[in-house]
Amino acid sequence: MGSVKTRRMPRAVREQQMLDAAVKTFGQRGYMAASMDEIAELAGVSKPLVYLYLNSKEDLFTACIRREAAALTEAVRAGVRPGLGADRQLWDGLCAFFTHTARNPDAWAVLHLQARTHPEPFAAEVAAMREEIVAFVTQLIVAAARQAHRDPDLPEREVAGLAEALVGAAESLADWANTTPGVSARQAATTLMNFAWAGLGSLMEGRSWSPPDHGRESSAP
Amino acid sequence: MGSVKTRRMPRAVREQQMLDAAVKTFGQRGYMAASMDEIAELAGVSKPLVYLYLNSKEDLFTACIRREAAALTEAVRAGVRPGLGADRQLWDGLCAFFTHTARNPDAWAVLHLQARTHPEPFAAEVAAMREEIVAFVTQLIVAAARQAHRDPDLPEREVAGLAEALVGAAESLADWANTTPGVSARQAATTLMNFAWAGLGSLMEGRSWSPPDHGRESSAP
Amino acid sequence: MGSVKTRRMPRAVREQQMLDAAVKTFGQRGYMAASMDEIAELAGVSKPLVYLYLNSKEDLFTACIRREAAALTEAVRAGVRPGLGADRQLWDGLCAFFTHTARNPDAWAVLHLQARTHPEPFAAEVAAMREEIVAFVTQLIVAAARQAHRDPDLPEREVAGLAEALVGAAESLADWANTTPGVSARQAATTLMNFAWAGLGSLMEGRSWSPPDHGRESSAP
Amino acid sequence: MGSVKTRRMPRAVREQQMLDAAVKTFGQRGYMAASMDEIAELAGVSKPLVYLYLNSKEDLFTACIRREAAALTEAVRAGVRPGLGADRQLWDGLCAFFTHTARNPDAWAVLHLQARTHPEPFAAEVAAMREEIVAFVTQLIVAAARQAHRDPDLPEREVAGLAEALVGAAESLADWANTTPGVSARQAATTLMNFAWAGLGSLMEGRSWSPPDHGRESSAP
DNA sequence: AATGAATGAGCGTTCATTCAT
DNA sequence: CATGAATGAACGCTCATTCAT
Repeated sequence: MGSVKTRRMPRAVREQQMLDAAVKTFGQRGYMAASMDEIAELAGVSKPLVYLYLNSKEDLFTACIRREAAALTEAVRAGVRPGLGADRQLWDGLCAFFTHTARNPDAWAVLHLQARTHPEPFAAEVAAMREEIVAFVTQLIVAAARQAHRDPDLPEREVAGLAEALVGAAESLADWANTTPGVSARQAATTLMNFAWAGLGSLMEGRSWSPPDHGRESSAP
Repeated sequence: MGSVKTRRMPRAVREQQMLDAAVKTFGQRGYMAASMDEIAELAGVSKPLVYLYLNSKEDLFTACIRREAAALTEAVRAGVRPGLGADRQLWDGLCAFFTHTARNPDAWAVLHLQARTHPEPFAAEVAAMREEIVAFVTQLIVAAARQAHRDPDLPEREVAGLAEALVGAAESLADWANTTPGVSARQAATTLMNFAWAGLGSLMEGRSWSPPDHGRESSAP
Repeated sequence: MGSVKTRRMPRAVREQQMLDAAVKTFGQRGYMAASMDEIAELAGVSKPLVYLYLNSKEDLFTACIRREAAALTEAVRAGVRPGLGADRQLWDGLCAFFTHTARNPDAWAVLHLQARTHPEPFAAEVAAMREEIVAFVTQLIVAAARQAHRDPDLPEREVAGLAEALVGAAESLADWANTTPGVSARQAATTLMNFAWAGLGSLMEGRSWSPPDHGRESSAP
Repeated sequence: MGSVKTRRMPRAVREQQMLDAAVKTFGQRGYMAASMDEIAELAGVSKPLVYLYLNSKEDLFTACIRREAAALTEAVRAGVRPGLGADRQLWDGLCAFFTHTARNPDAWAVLHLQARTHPEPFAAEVAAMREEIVAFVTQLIVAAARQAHRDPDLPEREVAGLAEALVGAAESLADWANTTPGVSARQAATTLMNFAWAGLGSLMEGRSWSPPDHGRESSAP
């Protein structure tokens, strides 16, 4: 499919072709199960050329992670307009996120599934991206707390946990939306906003849920 | 550790040793990167014995998934007392969940990370467990809605999305709690309850977040 | 099938059961492809018992060859009555041979196919049997020559070649009769007698076929 | 022998080297006992190259069978000149056959011994060749019958049995000639012609050997 | 700019064989 | 008399990687 043998292409183009093939293969097979043969064939080049341009399998996978992480964060960043309110920014970011992951399922599989299974050199790459997103969300939460005329006296770790939960829910919903047919990016974003925003809001108004210490019974929500 | 060469053990015991070693190795290396040699050595037996008792690498991994999935669901089930309120059940379940994942990080890695990267024979195994948990959470949400004297007129898909988001947040917090030093299971559970319970509550009271259609501005939480 | 677990049998019986299973397995799978596990299971005993009674796979195979070679030669010997004429003796021997190979196809496969593919320790065993049969046939040919009032001035090597050809034709016809449905032992024997006897006869009357030396044309038979 | 490490050969050449080594190894060890390591080493290449060119052990063996079967049938075909009489054609074919098997003993072992011990994928290959030869011989027999001004009223199965016997005798004599020192191809062919031709001739003149039904005595040849 | 030819190292799997009971 | 438990050694096959052109 599309394997029209067009030789003698400039290096930058060839590299992108290789990365495309690699992302597809890594995303579907996983890092270990993907073979350089398959990637080279899918890219329409010979194996030595892959090694000439991207030094090793490890470097190739790292390049995939970097490219796709940049593309994802860029997509989210481009979807958010800075002037608007915190909830609107969060909504826009989530829409961009779900749209991008839906359009690039292999890339999302690389970032979310495959890269995390091999901690040594790869998880650090994707962790950087994730932390960037978590920081962005954290800042939104803090901004929302300010917007609610409340001192952001939420302890830092608590905010970190909330952001982690929010991002985790988003990741899980991305998989869910990709797997379940007929779930659009907007629907996924709506679900998450409904789930999270009120909780965050009441949290900021001081109405936090308290754990039942020593066998106390808790009330309904 | 404890690799005293104690020969001639009954089969059932040896099998558990092998599964222990396999869970550890699979959880840390991933399915493909884990070698049967390493597993056998860690189990303190020779490779042929592993093949004699657990027919193949695939079967071994499946056995790991099954055992750990059963252990996790059993731990959650044992932590929940049926008579109590929905929020208390959810809290207890989350505590049990975070406690179990914290005590069995390799098992959690197998279930959450490794099993999902090889869809063909394994994802189905873990998907069954996940659906069981999602169903449990869904039932809690519906129960909470009833408890709030509200007709559970939430559309089915909406509830499914909420449960997915909740479980995803829990999974993500489990990783976070395992990685971040000093975060206890109770703290993770508290964070998630804070994050989710109010949101669910306001949702049930009809105050749902509405997406900004065509450029409408939304309000602060 | 027939695996009624009858423990504690006398050694001689067990050995025969093992040899039965071994002949069947070796005959169908070949020496290398047959596994001791399969043989032990088919014999209804545990593997160590096989090693206790028949020391190794090699010895087991040798024992199979010996038993079946003896059975075959005994069957042929029993079919031949010494007082009769040479052609009748040959006919009776062939009938006995084809009958035995048809009734014991696995044994025949062991002797004719499997044992010959591994020259080092096994071919010698079966070669002994074969030479015994070739000698018997040779003696018949010589007797027939005497019976025809001819001096057996056939050179020794020529007689050896004839016997070899006759035995080879018989072996090939045994396979053919086993494979082709509806070919009885008598039919195979008749075919071979028709094929060979007249040739031998005219040979002894001095009418031998002469090779076309240096481009000479030969006549029709 | 000749194991000068000459690297970088074109694929076609390497493939023939590999097939040479494989035929030798398979012919001497048998299919199961031959190891790919040994074949690769004998071919002077590394194992992966063998797998790159000839996909598997099974395919390699099949390729050996095909090449050697084609070579053998071609040698026989090339030795027979169509215009001559049936006996001359048979003689020429036998000479070519015995010459080829004597010059390529390993190839003959592959075809005659090794390929027949593993029926599932291999026997069909060699059976095709054998049937081709049997058909050729059958046609010669029928032609000879016509040449003798006799209606070929031999029943079809009878002719098939005769051809089978003739081919079997030839195969056996090939082994015998290969094993016994000082037996030339012409001598083997002469022996077989003497053995078979007169028998066929008298058969066609209606003088067929009749089996002794119910204890009748038979006469000398 | 690009490739055909080639390999060292390792993995999943199997098997004949033994030990302790 | 008989076996459950266990292994050293090897085999078929694959893969990331390089060299020579």
